[in-house]
Amino acid sequence: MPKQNAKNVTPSPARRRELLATAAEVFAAQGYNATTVRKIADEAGMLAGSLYYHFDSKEGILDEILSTFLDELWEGYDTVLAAGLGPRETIEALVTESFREIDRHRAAVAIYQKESRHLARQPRFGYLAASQEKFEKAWLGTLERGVADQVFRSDLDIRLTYRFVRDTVWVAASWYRPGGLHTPEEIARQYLSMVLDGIAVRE
Amino acid sequence: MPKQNAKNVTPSPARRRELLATAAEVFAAQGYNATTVRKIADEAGMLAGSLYYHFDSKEGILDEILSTFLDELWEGYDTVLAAGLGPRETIEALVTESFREIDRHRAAVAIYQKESRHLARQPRFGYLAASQEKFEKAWLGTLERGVADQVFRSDLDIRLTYRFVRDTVWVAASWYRPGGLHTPEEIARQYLSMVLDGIAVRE
Amino acid sequence: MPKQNAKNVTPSPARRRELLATAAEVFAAQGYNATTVRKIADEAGMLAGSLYYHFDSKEGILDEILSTFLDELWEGYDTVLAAGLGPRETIEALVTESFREIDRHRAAVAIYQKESRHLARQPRFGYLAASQEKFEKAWLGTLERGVADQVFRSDLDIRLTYRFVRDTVWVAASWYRPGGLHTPEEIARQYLSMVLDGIAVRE
Amino acid sequence: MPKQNAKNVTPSPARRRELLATAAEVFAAQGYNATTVRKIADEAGMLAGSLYYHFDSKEGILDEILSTFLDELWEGYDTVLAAGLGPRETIEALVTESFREIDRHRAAVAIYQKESRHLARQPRFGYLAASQEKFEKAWLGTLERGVADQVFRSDLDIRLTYRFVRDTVWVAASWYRPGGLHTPEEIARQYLSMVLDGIAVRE
DNA sequence: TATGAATGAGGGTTCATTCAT
DNA sequence: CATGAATGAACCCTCATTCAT
Repeated sequence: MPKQNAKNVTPSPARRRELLATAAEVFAAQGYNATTVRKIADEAGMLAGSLYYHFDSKEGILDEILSTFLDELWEGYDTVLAAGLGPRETIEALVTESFREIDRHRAAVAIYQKESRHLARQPRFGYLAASQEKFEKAWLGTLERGVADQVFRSDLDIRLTYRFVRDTVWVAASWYRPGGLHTPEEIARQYLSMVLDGIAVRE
Repeated sequence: MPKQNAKNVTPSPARRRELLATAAEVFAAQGYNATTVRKIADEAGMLAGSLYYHFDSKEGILDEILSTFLDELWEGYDTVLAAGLGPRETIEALVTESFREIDRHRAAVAIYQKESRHLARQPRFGYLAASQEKFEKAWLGTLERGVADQVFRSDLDIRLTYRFVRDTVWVAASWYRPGGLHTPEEIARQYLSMVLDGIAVRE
Repeated sequence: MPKQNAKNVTPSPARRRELLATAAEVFAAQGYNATTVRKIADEAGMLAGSLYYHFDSKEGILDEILSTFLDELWEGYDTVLAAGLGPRETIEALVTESFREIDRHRAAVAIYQKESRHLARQPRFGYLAASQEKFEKAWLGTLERGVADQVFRSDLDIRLTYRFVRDTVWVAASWYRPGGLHTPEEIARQYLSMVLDGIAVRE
Repeated sequence: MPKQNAKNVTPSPARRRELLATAAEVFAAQGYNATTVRKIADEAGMLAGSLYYHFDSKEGILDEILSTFLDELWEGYDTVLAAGLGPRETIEALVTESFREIDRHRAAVAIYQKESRHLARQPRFGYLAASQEKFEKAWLGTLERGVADQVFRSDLDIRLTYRFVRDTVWVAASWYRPGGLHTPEEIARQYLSMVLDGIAVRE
């Protein structure tokens, strides 16, 4: 029986994931800067120094949390975007996928919301800016296609609409609690209903 | 004879306001925790220690920024709420007023968005939680009234709708730049159009 | 009466020099790595954090100690080298100048001896390597000139001789105590006598 | 039956010697304090913790390196001193022996040069001070005997001469590379020629 | 023998804050 | 009003060391 993991690629990824989840939770609750490395360690039942056996630095932890989340997000998004759906269906699928990601990575999303803007300035987090751009291209493109196809209204400023939809979806991470009343899909359904048809009663 | 001995009742409220504006700008750009008192002082052309002639503490500066903003916000809101408008008109007025506040207090709003949640836990910032509650009561009440009056759709989860509208409006502070293409009123109009009627083309 | 120092070029260079002298003394006694910043502060009668008002970092302190020393050393050396003396007189002048520098910068020289080798690898301390090279050129050149002029023996490996003379001089910093029995000039005289004429009695 | 329970009496002295050599090399290159136990382990192809199977502590490693070196050094020196040679011949033999030791224990000598002064203060390394004293007695005594016998010059400060000769020899460890152009014996010959007869041409 | 994971003391550094001038 | 200098607590991180496996 051959040894697996001949090289110590990453020793015990399970423990690593646990610690990342713990850290993400604390970062999300208190903010990255306000979180001490000791607080994370406390929460994980170890001493502050012990974290450095698993990670390079506090920033490294943050990095791994965010990049892991973005990787998974884009996996989902890319699948949707490659499916060749119409603009409305694409928006629906993207929104639904987004709420699913919020469900799975609530803490990471909350951190992303709060910190990505000023983080993106640092070279290490350059991928945040890159992702942001790709994100914009995907959503904005779909909206434009929808306007061209006369599926979406043409009397609205499209960039405003983009920001509106984008923010609407992601801010949800700030109040969403997994295991609550609504499934991600149910929330997506209601959000889409509001965004697409409005909250006013039709005459 | 005006009182003189009370601490930090500076004879020059103008300079004070300048400093607060500077601080707010930096807090908004970098986050409260990531902002050093020295950075603020630099921006104001003085040394860190000198700030303490004007203010008690860094937290005191934050406090004054947020409470000033909230005071002005509620002045506007209270006027709207006291006007006896119908639910739809009330929502329209609140949204418009909100964008006006974002226009005037962009930095304060951005800070509020990022920091209010964990700040509200501290006694000193108890008024944030109080304001939040009052805020919710005003919006939620209006929405409920609208559903009862059959002005707003009844098939939506009303708390979800509340969050949706609330977030939609305030997140704008994260990208809004005063003096841009759109006036606050124009942005309000478009936002209201989306929220009320949706972005999909009606058949 | 005009203000002096319109800009804060370097606030209070006197205090700075004091602190540098204190730090140099501790570095020399305990080694750079074994010296804690707290120890330096203790010696200076302040708290560790206070040092950072005057200096960027521990490494910055070391840097300033070494570069200040080397600057002054080269001032002296360059004067000697520009004087157009014969090889023997040049060697005599360089050795004398060296002992004078040891007298004035004993701590810095001791630090230099112990740390320069591994420090020179870091970019920040690249000037150490540069100085080393210039140093070698000056001494080796003078020795070669002396051999050509038949002032120095030609039967010796000249690089070995260079190292011999160089080390002979500088190691003195490890035991030299200013204010001891011998003046730098007297030590220089004896060293030169040994190096030039040897310790054996002539027949 | 060999003793077994004594701590760290490893059954494989070969491995032990290897590890000591590795450690000595790193200590010499980076300085004792700047060397981490992990760096040594890396170099030896093991993990930091594993070193503690072989040694008590980092200090223990250093101790063993230095004491082993000194033991061997004194074996050689004692032989020379017991041979009943004249002062000049004794100096010649000691210098030659010293260069042989540098050849065999270059790293240990380099460490000794850099660290012995502040190490000697600790009780554990008391033998460094003792050795130093014995060393001084041997050299200084020989020099004095030489002056009395009119073999060495009497117009020089004898302690200065001692330091001069001592340092001259040992600093060589800082640049000596085994397997270079010169054998230890050849270097000794040239050094002796310089020290005894000087580098100046005789008239 | 060696590893993986953790400990805990301490080190360099930052920063809000103070205060005499 | 503002500066220069210092305080002191806290923070991130390092590293020698331990120990169960």
